[in-house]
Amino acid sequence: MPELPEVETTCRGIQPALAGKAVTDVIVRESRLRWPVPKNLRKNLIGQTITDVTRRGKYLLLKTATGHVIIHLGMSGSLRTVDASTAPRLHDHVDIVLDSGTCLRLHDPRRFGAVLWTDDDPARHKLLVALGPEPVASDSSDKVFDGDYLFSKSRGRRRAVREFVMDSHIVVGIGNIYASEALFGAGIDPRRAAGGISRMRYQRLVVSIQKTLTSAIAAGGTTLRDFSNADGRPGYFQQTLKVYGRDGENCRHCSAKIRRVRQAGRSAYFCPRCQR
DNA sequence: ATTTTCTCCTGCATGC
DNA sequence: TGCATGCAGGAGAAAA
Repeated sequence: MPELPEVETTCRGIQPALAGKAVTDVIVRESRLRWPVPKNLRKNLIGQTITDVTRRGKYLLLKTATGHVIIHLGMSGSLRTVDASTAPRLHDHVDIVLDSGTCLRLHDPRRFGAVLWTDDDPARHKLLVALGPEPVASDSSDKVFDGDYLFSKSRGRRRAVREFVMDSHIVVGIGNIYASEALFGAGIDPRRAAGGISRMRYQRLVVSIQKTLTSAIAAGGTTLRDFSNADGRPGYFQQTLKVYGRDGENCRHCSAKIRRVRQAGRSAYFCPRCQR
């Protein structure tokens, strides 16, 4: 499942093959993704040169002179650059063919992903306009993400802290796996109300989130080569995870049994001794 | 206004 | 072996 590190890895991985190349064709084999692939995508994109490939949260943005393609990988999506003559596999839904002879191919079995087009500044797009700050700032102009920010945003909120940090309107890019991992790193019980957590503990949480994501991005970088082939989980997951998916196993820190609880329909994993 | 639930979908593990 | 069932999850939309 693409978490922020994988989206970042994808962004870096496809950038060299796309930047400066012109689009010669757009092939939509299956338009029923999360939202229908817009009918005008092909017309708008053909003939345009992709000038930049960037990321905002888990949204990938392909820039052209007349607009942007917005891509989200959902749960099961992956992007690969392949030779345009490569036969598509099952669930290869969209191709963006370039004048270099390669094509960007979206593979997405569960079809939770999206391919959209916007003429406007993508930052003003409905899906992006209300997004929270990036957890790991790429440059100093980004909105600030720190303990004070989370502390002030959380006042008066009763929802569980884990759901709070997974809300992309609070901060982008923290999925189910890294929410559990980061809370473990900060020693915070995922079930606690967001509004009841101290400023100091939020400062610890921010450090833990950044540490978790940064090392995952670094690990994503090391698996970059086979990432384009992989459509499952990358290798670094199993080795690095401290609590996620370890229900009933021993905590690596204190040996207590890791617990799993359902939260908003999803599983949260935590160590009842290390996390309070 | 905030929080919870529902929804989209396929693949895989489990159980009879 | 085959079928039904349940779970996994990002995040918007609808409901509460």
